[in-house]
Amino acid sequence: MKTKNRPPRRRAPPQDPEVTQGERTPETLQPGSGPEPAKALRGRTARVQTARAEGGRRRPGPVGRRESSVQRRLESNERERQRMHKLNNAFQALREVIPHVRADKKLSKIETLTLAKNYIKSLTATILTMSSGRLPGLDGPGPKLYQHYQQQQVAGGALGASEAEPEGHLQKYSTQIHSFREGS
DNA sequence: TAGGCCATCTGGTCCT
DNA sequence: AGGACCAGATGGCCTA
Repeated sequence: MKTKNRPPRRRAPPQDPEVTQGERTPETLQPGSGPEPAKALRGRTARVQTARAEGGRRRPGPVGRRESSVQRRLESNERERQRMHKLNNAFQALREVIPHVRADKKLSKIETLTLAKNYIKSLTATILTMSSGRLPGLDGPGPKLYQHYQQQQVAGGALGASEAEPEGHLQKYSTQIHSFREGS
Protein backbone atom coordinates (compact mmCIF):
# COMPACT_ATOMS: atom_id res chain seq x y z
CA MET A 1 0.00 0.00 0.00
CA LYS A 2 0.94 3.60 0.35
CA THR A 3 4.09 4.69 2.10
CA LYS A 4 3.15 6.65 5.17
CA ASN A 5 6.24 8.83 5.20
CA ARG A 6 5.81 10.11 1.74
CA PRO A 7 7.03 13.65 1.25
CA PRO A 8 4.39 16.24 0.50
CA ARG A 9 3.78 16.61 -3.17
CA ARG A 10 3.62 19.86 -5.00
CA ARG A 11 1.07 20.34 -7.65
CA ALA A 12 2.41 21.52 -10.96
CA PRO A 13 0.80 24.68 -12.33
CA PRO A 14 -1.91 24.21 -14.93
CA GLN A 15 -0.55 23.78 -18.39
CA ASP A 16 -3.21 25.91 -19.96
CA PRO A 17 -4.23 28.87 -17.83
CA GLU A 18 -7.00 29.72 -20.26
CA VAL A 19 -8.81 26.52 -19.42
CA THR A 20 -9.32 26.20 -15.70
CA GLN A 21 -9.41 22.76 -14.16
CA GLY A 22 -13.02 22.89 -13.21
CA GLU A 23 -13.86 23.60 -16.79
CA ARG A 24 -11.96 20.67 -18.21
CA THR A 25 -15.01 18.53 -18.54
CA PRO A 26 -14.91 15.37 -20.59
CA GLU A 27 -16.72 17.32 -23.25
CA THR A 28 -13.92 19.82 -23.48
CA LEU A 29 -11.55 16.97 -24.06
CA GLN A 30 -13.75 14.97 -26.34
CA PRO A 31 -16.94 16.76 -27.29
CA GLY A 32 -20.10 14.76 -27.40
CA SER A 33 -18.83 11.51 -25.91
CA GLY A 34 -18.85 11.93 -22.17
CA PRO A 35 -18.55 8.81 -20.01
CA GLU A 36 -21.61 9.49 -17.90
CA PRO A 37 -24.00 6.59 -17.55
CA ALA A 38 -27.46 7.09 -18.99
CA LYS A 39 -29.26 6.48 -15.74
CA ALA A 40 -31.36 8.98 -13.87
CA LEU A 41 -29.42 10.71 -11.15
CA ARG A 42 -30.36 13.08 -8.41
CA GLY A 43 -28.61 15.88 -6.58
CA ARG A 44 -25.47 17.55 -7.71
CA THR A 45 -24.43 14.80 -10.04
CA ALA A 46 -27.66 15.12 -11.92
CA ARG A 47 -27.32 18.88 -12.13
CA VAL A 48 -23.80 18.65 -13.42
CA GLN A 49 -24.74 16.09 -15.99
CA THR A 50 -27.72 18.10 -17.08
CA ALA A 51 -25.55 21.16 -17.47
CA ARG A 52 -23.09 19.15 -19.50
CA ALA A 53 -25.81 17.70 -21.66
CA GLU A 54 -27.06 21.19 -22.34
CA GLY A 55 -23.60 22.33 -23.30
CA GLY A 56 -23.09 24.73 -20.45
CA ARG A 57 -19.66 26.05 -19.45
CA ARG A 58 -17.86 24.58 -22.38
CA ARG A 59 -14.69 25.75 -23.93
CA PRO A 60 -12.76 24.50 -26.88
CA GLY A 61 -10.63 21.50 -26.03
CA PRO A 62 -6.94 21.92 -25.29
CA VAL A 63 -4.81 22.17 -28.36
CA GLY A 64 -2.02 19.73 -28.96
CA ARG A 65 -3.49 16.86 -26.98
CA ARG A 66 -3.13 13.57 -28.75
CA GLU A 67 -6.25 11.51 -29.07
CA SER A 68 -4.74 8.53 -27.23
CA SER A 69 -3.72 10.79 -24.38
CA VAL A 70 -7.21 12.28 -24.28
CA GLN A 71 -8.71 8.81 -24.15
CA ARG A 72 -6.44 7.79 -21.27
CA ARG A 73 -7.40 10.92 -19.39
CA LEU A 74 -11.10 10.24 -19.86
CA GLU A 75 -10.70 6.70 -18.59
CA SER A 76 -8.69 7.94 -15.67
CA ASN A 77 -11.36 10.53 -14.86
CA GLU A 78 -14.01 7.83 -14.92
CA ARG A 79 -12.02 5.62 -12.57
CA GLU A 80 -11.50 8.51 -10.24
CA ARG A 81 -15.21 9.26 -10.25
CA GLN A 82 -16.00 5.64 -9.43
CA ARG A 83 -13.43 5.67 -6.68
CA MET A 84 -14.93 8.79 -5.16
CA HIS A 85 -18.42 7.32 -5.45
CA LYS A 86 -17.27 4.26 -3.54
CA LEU A 87 -15.73 6.50 -0.94
CA ASN A 88 -18.97 8.44 -0.63
CA ASN A 89 -20.94 5.21 -0.32
CA ALA A 90 -18.68 4.22 2.54
CA PHE A 91 -19.28 7.59 4.16
CA GLN A 92 -23.01 7.08 3.80
CA ALA A 93 -22.81 3.61 5.34
CA LEU A 94 -20.87 5.09 8.21
CA ARG A 95 -23.45 7.85 8.70
CA GLU A 96 -26.17 5.25 8.98
CA VAL A 97 -24.54 3.46 11.91
CA ILE A 98 -23.60 6.54 13.89
CA PRO A 99 -26.35 7.64 16.22
CA HIS A 100 -26.73 11.38 16.16
CA VAL A 101 -29.35 13.86 17.20
CA ARG A 102 -30.42 15.48 13.99
CA ALA A 103 -31.46 12.65 11.74
CA ASP A 104 -33.02 15.14 9.33
CA LYS A 105 -29.69 16.79 8.66
CA LYS A 106 -27.01 14.95 6.76
CA LEU A 107 -23.68 14.85 8.55
CA SER A 108 -20.80 16.35 6.64
CA LYS A 109 -17.77 14.19 5.99
CA ILE A 110 -15.69 15.77 8.69
CA GLU A 111 -18.57 15.52 11.15
CA THR A 112 -19.05 11.87 10.24
CA LEU A 113 -15.41 11.01 10.84
CA THR A 114 -15.16 12.96 14.05
CA LEU A 115 -18.37 11.54 15.47
CA ALA A 116 -17.40 8.03 14.44
CA LYS A 117 -14.05 8.30 16.15
CA ASN A 118 -15.57 9.43 19.41
CA TYR A 119 -18.43 6.98 19.15
CA ILE A 120 -15.95 4.13 18.85
CA LYS A 121 -14.00 5.47 21.77
CA SER A 122 -17.07 5.72 23.93
CA LEU A 123 -18.16 2.20 23.01
CA THR A 124 -14.70 0.87 23.74
CA ALA A 125 -14.68 2.59 27.07
CA THR A 126 -18.12 1.23 27.89
CA ILE A 127 -17.11 -2.31 27.03
CA LEU A 128 -14.01 -1.99 29.13
CA THR A 129 -15.94 -0.72 32.07
CA MET A 130 -18.49 -3.51 31.88
CA SER A 131 -16.09 -6.36 31.19
CA SER A 132 -13.55 -5.41 33.82
CA GLY A 133 -16.35 -5.10 36.34
CA ARG A 134 -17.73 -8.54 35.63
CA LEU A 135 -14.49 -10.44 35.32
CA PRO A 136 -12.16 -9.25 38.01
CA GLY A 137 -8.91 -11.17 38.02
CA LEU A 138 -10.02 -13.74 35.47
CA ASP A 139 -8.55 -14.54 32.07
CA GLY A 140 -11.60 -13.21 30.34
CA PRO A 141 -11.70 -10.45 27.78
CA GLY A 142 -11.67 -7.70 30.36
CA PRO A 143 -8.02 -7.58 31.33
CA LYS A 144 -6.84 -8.31 27.79
CA LEU A 145 -9.10 -5.66 26.39
CA TYR A 146 -7.86 -3.23 28.96
CA GLN A 147 -4.25 -4.02 28.14
CA HIS A 148 -4.91 -3.52 24.46
CA TYR A 149 -6.75 -0.31 25.16
CA GLN A 150 -3.89 1.03 27.23
CA GLN A 151 -1.41 0.14 24.50
CA GLN A 152 -3.51 1.99 21.96
CA GLN A 153 -3.67 5.00 24.20
CA VAL A 154 0.09 5.05 24.63
CA ALA A 155 0.69 4.52 20.93
CA GLY A 156 -1.73 7.27 20.10
CA GLY A 157 0.19 9.81 22.13
CA ALA A 158 -0.52 11.72 25.30
CA LEU A 159 -4.17 12.20 26.11
CA GLY A 160 -5.95 14.67 28.26
CA ALA A 161 -7.28 13.66 31.63
CA SER A 162 -10.82 13.34 30.38
CA GLU A 163 -9.78 10.87 27.68
CA ALA A 164 -8.06 8.59 30.15
CA GLU A 165 -11.41 7.59 31.61
CA PRO A 166 -14.42 5.92 30.04
CA GLU A 167 -16.66 8.74 31.17
CA GLY A 168 -14.44 11.13 29.27
CA HIS A 169 -15.18 9.53 25.94
CA LEU A 170 -18.88 9.39 26.58
CA GLN A 171 -18.87 13.00 27.68
CA LYS A 172 -16.93 14.06 24.62
CA TYR A 173 -19.19 12.16 22.26
CA SER A 174 -22.28 13.58 23.88
CA THR A 175 -20.88 17.09 23.79
CA GLN A 176 -20.02 16.72 20.15
CA ILE A 177 -23.47 15.55 19.18
CA HIS A 178 -24.95 18.57 20.85
CA SER A 179 -22.47 20.96 19.33
CA PHE A 180 -23.35 19.63 15.89
CA ARG A 181 -27.00 20.06 16.67
CA GLU A 182 -26.62 23.62 17.84
CA GLY A 183 -24.04 24.62 15.32
CA SER A 184 -26.06 23.57 12.34
C1' DT B 1 -23.06 37.96 -0.15
C1' DA B 2 -19.68 35.14 2.25
C1' DG B 3 -18.48 30.84 3.77
C1' DG B 4 -19.05 25.87 3.97
C1' DC B 5 -19.45 21.77 1.57
C1' DC B 6 -19.16 19.11 -2.30
C1' DA B 7 -18.18 16.94 -7.12
C1' DT B 8 -15.10 16.88 -10.59
C1' DC B 9 -10.85 17.36 -13.18
C1' DT B 10 -6.10 16.93 -13.14
C1' DG B 11 -1.24 15.61 -12.72
C1' DG B 12 2.12 13.63 -9.59
C1' DT B 13 3.47 9.62 -6.94
C1' DC B 14 3.38 4.96 -5.49
C1' DC B 15 2.29 0.08 -5.89
C1' DT B 16 1.48 -4.33 -8.20
C1' DA C 1 2.76 -0.05 -17.73
C1' DG C 2 -1.45 0.69 -15.77
C1' DG C 3 -4.26 1.49 -11.96
C1' DA C 4 -4.91 3.35 -7.27
C1' DC C 5 -4.24 6.96 -4.35
C1' DC C 6 -3.66 11.70 -3.22
C1' DA C 7 -4.09 16.62 -3.00
C1' DG C 8 -4.62 21.15 -5.37
C1' DA C 9 -7.72 23.88 -8.09
C1' DT C 10 -12.12 25.27 -9.55
C1' DG C 11 -16.90 26.25 -9.74
C1' DG C 12 -21.76 25.23 -8.28
C1' DC C 13 -25.21 24.94 -4.66
C1' DC C 14 -27.00 26.05 -0.23
C1' DT C 15 -27.61 28.46 4.05
C1' DA C 16 -27.08 32.10 7.49
